[in-house]
Formats: sequence, structure tokens, C-alpha cells
Amino acid sequence: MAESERVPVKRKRRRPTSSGVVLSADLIIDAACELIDAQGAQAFTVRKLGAALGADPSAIYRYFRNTEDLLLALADRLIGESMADFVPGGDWAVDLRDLTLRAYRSALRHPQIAVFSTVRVTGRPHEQRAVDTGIGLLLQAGFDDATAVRHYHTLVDTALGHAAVDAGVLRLAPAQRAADEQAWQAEYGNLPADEYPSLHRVREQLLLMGGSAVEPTLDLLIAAIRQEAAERSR
Amino acid sequence: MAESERVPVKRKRRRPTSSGVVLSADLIIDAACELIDAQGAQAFTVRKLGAALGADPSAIYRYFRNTEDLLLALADRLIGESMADFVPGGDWAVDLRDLTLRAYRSALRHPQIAVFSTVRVTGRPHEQRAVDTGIGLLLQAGFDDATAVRHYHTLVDTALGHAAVDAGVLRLAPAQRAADEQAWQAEYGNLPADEYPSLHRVREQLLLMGGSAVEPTLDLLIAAIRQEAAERSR
DNA sequence: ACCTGAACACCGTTCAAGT
DNA sequence: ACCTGAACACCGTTCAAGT
Repeated sequence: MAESERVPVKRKRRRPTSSGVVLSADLIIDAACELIDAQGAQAFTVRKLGAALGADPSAIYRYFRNTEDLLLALADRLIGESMADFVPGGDWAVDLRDLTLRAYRSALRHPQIAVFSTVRVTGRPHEQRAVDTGIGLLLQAGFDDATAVRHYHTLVDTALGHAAVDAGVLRLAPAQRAADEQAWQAEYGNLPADEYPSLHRVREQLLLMGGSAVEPTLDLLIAAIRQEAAERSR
Repeated sequence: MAESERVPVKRKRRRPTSSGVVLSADLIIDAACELIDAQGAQAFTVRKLGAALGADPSAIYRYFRNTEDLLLALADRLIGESMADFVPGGDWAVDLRDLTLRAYRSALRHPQIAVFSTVRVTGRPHEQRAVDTGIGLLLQAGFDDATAVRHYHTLVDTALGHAAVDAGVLRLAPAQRAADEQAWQAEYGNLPADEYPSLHRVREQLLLMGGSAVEPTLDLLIAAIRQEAAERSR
């Protein structure tokens, strides 16, 4: 239904923009990808995208109803790219971890995507393929339908969530990022032992709080799911 | 260091705004909370906050350097509120789950917070208290310092991440939210069995993809951490 | 048929001027 | 000392007018 409301992608006649480019939905998504990769996600605005295309920003609304619609198309493109070279290796748990990490990485390229719940539900081709693959791995592990769906839901939301959190760091300039990583040490490393006994005890380890927690998180989730599969098969 | 750059909270003389209110950092945070609770997180803008206070928006910049600084103070307020009635019950794993869920709920009240990596590192009082408590529970479980920090990092980032993802749904109007939950069924429930075998097989269960995955996720993480603690103590 | 340009209704933030 | 109001540099989106 969302699909039928979209502006048709195929057009009979085209008129070039003032800069000579003939617009299309694909071309707009191409430009959006380039803009994000070159200047970061915060550089992505309709007006800047128009400028990058050499077209008036309002022309974009002929191809996408609004920014959200454009972002959904972009999301599916990113999912497609990150899944392009995925080949299952035979161990469902390893494959599932790989698949989830790919979802994380594609969401990290454009963090706003992770926040759209709707992105999970648009039913665009690359996403459908990825969901089918993920649930397939869980069925292969021996889970019943409901449990397979639940575990898939858990993994994909966790991947998107960590992408949203980690994107905050990525947004910073490198110098500020380094400062931010040490800030844990600076802010928490010198607290009094009587008031904050645990923080005081682990003060040497606080640098670990910098950086992404996505891999440790996935390791724990996959371990728990593997354990559950093993118990189920007994 | 961030602290010393902040505008001092205590002031000698105050002048009321045109509406008669005497501003203070606390009062501004009060108003921000009310605004968010009454009209949702997307209603939170400096200009609207000024209007809610009966003051010119620019007056807010006397108390907070910028929106981010204000959001950090707001975050600490929300953390404090959600931790206010936390009492450890004796089982570290149960307590840790409770603590993490509280972090999730407080971030859910203002989703932008989850995306600030910096929020995790500001070292404000309520946050320090919560971190000390969380790491304390993991030390109590028998983990070494580095592992305790790593597991804490995993839990808190996962809580913030799910809050960011779930906030997308919360943002929708109730009617649209219901439609969104059924969209999984609509978009994925009728795919051909030959092309999407796994999705076709679990099609009756796809409603499970609506709603939050935070509790299933926490259950898996806590199970894995508990298992690791048990193995460690052997 | 499609792009353009003006317009509308917003933002966050700064700073000189007021009191 | 603190608040105000104008101003600056942006946003997303709509729609009549152009070609």
C-alpha cells in the first residue's frame, strides 16, 4: 500500500535540469550516497542534495513523497550493498553473526535510518531478501517459527540500535573523538573510593567504555541463542 | 573540563522575564520535562521551550551553552528519576536486568539522548551513581574488572540503542502505530514460498516483529552473562 | 511532463541594545 | 546582570508559474 502511493519511477518523457542532468529516483539515491560518504550523514538535507544534483531541491519531490520516503529507498540500497557479498559458510551461528553485523554496518552509514521503525517494515526487495535469510538460519538451527522470528527481531533491533548509538561518535571530528574516548577516564577515573567503590576499583579499565559495544553484544546474544538451540535439540 | 566551561548555575541577582518568571537551570529542565511529557520529544525545540517558559528563547543560552548541553542535563535528570526507587533485591542478575531496563525507559523519554555518545561520558551525578551500581553488580557476580566493564558497556549501549529504535514507533500517532504493527503482516505475510521460503513458513508469526525487542534482548544477554559467571566460578 | 523559484513556516544561535 | 529582539544562516515542503 505504501508502494502504490509512491511516485512512479518510470517516466515517459524527461526534461533535463538547468545543469543538464536528467533526474531519476536511482540517480537521486546515487547522489545521496555520495553526499553521505563524502560529507557525513549530517550533510544530508534535501537542499544540499538538490545542489549536489545540480537541480532545484523541490524537484526531488517528484520522485519521493518526502524525506522519509527517500531515506527508506536509501536504506534498501545500503542493505543491498552490504549483503551483496554475503555467502553462508555452513555454521548457522557464525552466519547469523555475520548477517547481523552487516545490518549494523549498513545502518551506521546513515544513522537516521536506524531510528525509523518503518524502515524495518517497508518490504523493499533487498530487505526482504535479508530477512528471509536471517530467519532461515534460525529455522535451520532448529527453532520453531515463533522463536525464530523473536530471535531475528532481537538481533536486527540490536544491530540498528547500536548503529544509532555508535553514530554519535562517528559524527565527531577525529580529534574530538579521541578526546571523547579518554573522557571516560577523565570523568570517572578519579572518583573517591568511599562514594563510588566499584568505579574506583575498575578505574584502569574505563577506556573500554570508549568504542563500540556491538561485537561483545553480538557475541553474548549468539552464545545465548546457541545454548538455547543446544538445549532444544536434547 | 566540560564542567568548567558551563555557565554557572548560581547567580547573584536575577531579573524576571517579561512574563515574571525568574529563570534558573533547574526551572528550564523542569519546563523541558513537561514539554516532552505533554507534547512528545519532537516538540522539544529551544524556541518552544522559550515560549513554554514565557521567556525569549535566547535567554536559555545564559544557562546552557547549546542544545546539546541542555540535553545532557535533561538526560541526567531522567536517569535520576528512573533510578530513584531502585532497590537491589539480592540476585545480581535480576538487579542488573532491572537497572538496564531503567536506562532504557529513561532514554525512551527523550530519544535524542540515546544518540549522543557523549551522554555516556558527561560524569553528572545521577549517571555516575547508576554506573557505579551497575558495575558493582557485575563485580559481585565474580567478574574481573575488565570483564565487568565490558559487560556493563554492552548492557547500557544495548538499552540506549533499543530506546532509539523504539522511539521511532512511539513518535507515531496511535492509529498509525497500529497500522505500522500490522504492516509486517501486510508486507511480508504474502510472499511467494519459492522465493522466500523462510518468510513464507513463519508468515503467521510476523506480528511478533511489531513492538519492542528490548525485553527478549535483555533476557538473552543476562542469560549469557549468568552462564559465563557460572562457568567462571567452577 | 517536469523543473524552477518564490513563499511559508519553521529551526539554532549570536549579539548589540535595552533595563 | 540579565533579558530582549533583530538578524543570520539555515531547514522541509508546497504550489503557481514557466518551458
